[in-house]
Parts: sequence; C-alpha cells; structure tokens
Amino acid sequence: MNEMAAKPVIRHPSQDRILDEAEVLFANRGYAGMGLSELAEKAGLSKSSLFHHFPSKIEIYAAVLERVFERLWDLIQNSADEGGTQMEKIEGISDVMNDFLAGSPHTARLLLRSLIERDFEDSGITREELAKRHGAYVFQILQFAAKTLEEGIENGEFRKQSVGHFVQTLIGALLFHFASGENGVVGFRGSIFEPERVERRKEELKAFLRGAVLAK
Amino acid sequence: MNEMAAKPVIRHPSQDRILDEAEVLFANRGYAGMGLSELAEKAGLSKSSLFHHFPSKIEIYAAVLERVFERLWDLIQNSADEGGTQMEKIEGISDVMNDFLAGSPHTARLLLRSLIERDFEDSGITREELAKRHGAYVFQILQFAAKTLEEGIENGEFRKQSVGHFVQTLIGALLFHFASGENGVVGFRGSIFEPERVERRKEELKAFLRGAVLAK
DNA sequence: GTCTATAGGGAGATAGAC
DNA sequence: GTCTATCTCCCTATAGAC
Repeated sequence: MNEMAAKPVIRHPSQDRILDEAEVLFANRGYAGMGLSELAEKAGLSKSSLFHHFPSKIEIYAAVLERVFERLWDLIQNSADEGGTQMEKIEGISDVMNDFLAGSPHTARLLLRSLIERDFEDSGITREELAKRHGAYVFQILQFAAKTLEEGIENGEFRKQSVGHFVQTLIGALLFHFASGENGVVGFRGSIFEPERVERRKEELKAFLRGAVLAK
Repeated sequence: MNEMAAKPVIRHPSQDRILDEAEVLFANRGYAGMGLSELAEKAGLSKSSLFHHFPSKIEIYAAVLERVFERLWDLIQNSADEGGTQMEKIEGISDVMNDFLAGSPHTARLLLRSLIERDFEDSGITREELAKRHGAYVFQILQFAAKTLEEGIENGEFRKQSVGHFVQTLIGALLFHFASGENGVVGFRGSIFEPERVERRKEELKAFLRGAVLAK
C-alpha cells in the first residue's frame, strides 16, 4: 500500500513560501485570475525572483497541485491501513477528506477547480501534460475509492450500483460543500469551517452514504 | 408557485448572440480567463461593439448568469406542479437538473463556477452585488429543494437529517458530475453527455438518493 | 449599431547588476 | 538569490467617424 509514499521533495525555503501563497491565490482567483505580482508581494519577493525558483507560472501551478494531492493521498493511505468493513473504509475516506478540506478554507476550491478548469490551456500546455505532475495521486485516490466500493458490492455488503457514478457523486459532495463559501450555498449560520460544524458535516455525510450504498 | 415566472426580458438579437457565446466562454475559461476579444470574434462583432450592448464585462457575466438560472428555475417550477410523494418531488428535481446540465457540456461548469468563484471581485463589485441579478433564482431553487426535504421529514417519509447538508450534498453531486469533463474524473468510456449515459446517471443518482434520505 | 484607433494599465517573462 | 528596469503582449474600456 506504500509503493509510492515518502518521496522526499527537497525545496528551497523560498520555494515553499511561494507555493504556500500560490496555493491560496490559485484557489481564490483561479489560474488565469492569479497574478504573479500579487504572488510576489505576498511571498515577500520581487516578481522576477519568482522566475529564479520556477521557470513559469504554469510550473508553479503544477507544483502546487502536486504538493496538495500528495498530502491528501498520504492521509488516505494511512487511514486505509485501519481495515474494517468496506463501509468503515468508505467512511474513513469520507472523514479523512472532510478533515483535510476543512483544514483550510481554500483547499476544496483549489481541488475542485483543478478537476474542472481548463484555463491554463492558453499556456500551450494541455490538461494531460499538467496532470502528469499530480495525476498519479488523483488516479490512486479515485482508484482506492472505487476498489473499496467494488469489494463491498462483491461481498454483498453494498447494493449493486455503478462504481463510477458513486465516485463522481462522492467527490462532488465532498468538494462542493467546502468550496461553496464560508456559509455554504444554503447559508448556514456561522462558518462551515468551525470544528463543531465540521464534525456535523462528517456525521451527516456518513449517514447519507450508509443509506445510499449499503444493501437493504 | 408562479409568482415570479414569465418576466419577459426583451433583448436585441446581437445581445442574445453575445450572451450565447459568453455563456460558453465564461464556463470554459472562468471570469478572469475569458477575454472580450475572443468573445467579440465568436459573436461576429468588433470588440468595441460589445460595449454598445453592455456597459462592462461584469454586466455581461451578470446577464449570462441571470438568463441561465432563470431558465433552470422555470423548469424546476414546472416539474413541481406534478405533485406526488416528497420522494417523487426530490427525484423530479434531480431529473430536471440532470437533464438541464446534460443539455450542453458547459452549463454545469458555469453554474459550479458561479457558486464558488470570486474572480470578479477585482472589478470592484462584490459577490452580493453580482448575486442581486441571479441570486433570487438561486435562492428559490435552494429553498424549493430544502422545503421538499423538510416536508418529507415532517411526514415521516424521510429519516431525520440536516436539510442544509442534504442540499449542499445534492447540489455538489449534480453539478460536479457534469462539470468534471467529457469522461468524468473516473474516466467513463465514452462521453457522459450521450443520452444513454445521462439516463443511467439519472437512475443511479435517484437510487442513491432514495437510500440516503428515505426512512427505513 | 457598427466600426477603427487608441488610451492606459497589467500581465508574464527577460536582462543584467549586485 | 535577489533586485531594478524593461520588453512585449494583451487586457478592459473609450473616442469619435460613419
């Protein structure tokens, strides 16, 4: 289960500061909307110093996505080792991802955008080229969720259903909630990122999923 | 149920052509990534002619969102008149929205972006100001879904659950699937917009929702 | 209502000193 | 490794002729 974990990426301190700020800015403004002047300012550097650490804007974006998906995949792998029923594993994925997305308000927006945007295609780079950097992590996360459901269907724990549609639904539900703003689209009173609200989200989603996938 | 339907917005033919093209471009490139030169070219006008019909880029965006949410709300209202159990009403909302989103590949991306993006905030306009144009439709769509679930909980048809979290999950599942690209994030073989695949999506999601919300 | 021309600013990226 | 200065291009928006 740990074939591709612990790949130590050595980065200059400035690079990490740049990526930290870029992560938030890409999430909030999108690829096209994020300007390198603003990034340089937030990272405490001049604009041209960015180009010492990264060859281009698109490479900064690629590095940001690689870093965040790597973190997420590591967390999901760890939770996977705890075993249990297939339902408990699905609930584990849901909990881990909810905690990860709740950790900072920009993360879900960044991930959601990365899965639906094509802004960067102006840069001559294709979606597939960009995905080579973080795509392996995304693929393994999706595969892990799919495999977990599949095994639950095979052993009769889950009702028969389309694995692909389940994964699409799950990812949409997970990402959209935390991407939909401080109060959600439905206008919760108070921030959806408050710890009690996050716990509530986790419980509501797990109850929802149990009803949806378990065999009667 | 028809208090705010049939508000006839009279538009110049050029305006409609502009909005048609803008709808696709905003969906694919985001607010910041969409350029007026490209829009003018696709609409068969010069760039400055756009400013005869709309005072600014942000107003074009506002008009695009108003038009699309108005259409969606009309469809949902019509489906609502068919009555039936609360479960049938929820399934009706799901089917109507799936059909609407499946109608053209850009629609889900546009709606999803409109609910999570803040790109336009550079333009001096706040999210709330922009939302004044289409926000009423969004609010009514969300309210309608919430009310439907609420009544089902009250009459014992549905299990007790958070109405807000249900709506967040439903919208996320609906929008993400059709926003996630021709083949979805899971890599369906063939386009997710093919009629048979759309019907499959509708059935899978309804089965999922029935299990998730119905009382045991 | 449509156009050409252009203003005025900001974008990504480069040159070269220190 | 960081900076200032600058290049080139594209952006939204405006002026004014037809």
